[in-house]
Amino acid sequence: MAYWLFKSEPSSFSLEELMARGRPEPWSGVRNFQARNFLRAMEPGDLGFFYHSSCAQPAIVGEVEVVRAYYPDDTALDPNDHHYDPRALANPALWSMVDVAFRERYPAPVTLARLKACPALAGMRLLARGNRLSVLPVTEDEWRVIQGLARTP
DNA sequence: GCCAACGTTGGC
DNA sequence: GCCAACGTTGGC
Repeated sequence: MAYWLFKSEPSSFSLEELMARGRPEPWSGVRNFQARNFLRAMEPGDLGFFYHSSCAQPAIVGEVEVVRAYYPDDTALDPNDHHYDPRALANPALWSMVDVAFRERYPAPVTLARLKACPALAGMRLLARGNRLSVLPVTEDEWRVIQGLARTP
């Protein structure tokens, strides 16, 4: 049982959209090897924060659950897909994705500013200098601290 | 729009 | 294998 953070620009895919779908969705389009390896380490039952980036108020907005372990990301094979990668033609399993299900939308987002202001989260990878990975591990302590913040707006 | 940080690419 | 150039990410 592990914890993760999934980053997405709400203009392309938001937690609200996942919630509205009413079923699990593939987390596709990851084209960074470090992030891909995190996807490969995920197991069904793992939990994740859903983080909105590159928007007016960057924040953790809720939680998802990993419901399917990794399998090949076939969007890499689609020339019309924004994340098309011709290298995958010779190696269809080059990129991976998992399925995530909506779990919870927080009544109030836990903003990046609030995360930064929390001393217990000083070591969080999301807050590390120059972090750009779209999928990140979260420690159990961080998970609990952030859930606490979500409950006390 | 700006800029810092980082990954990737490609010449050598 | 080195490293400069380039593209992307993401906060502000």
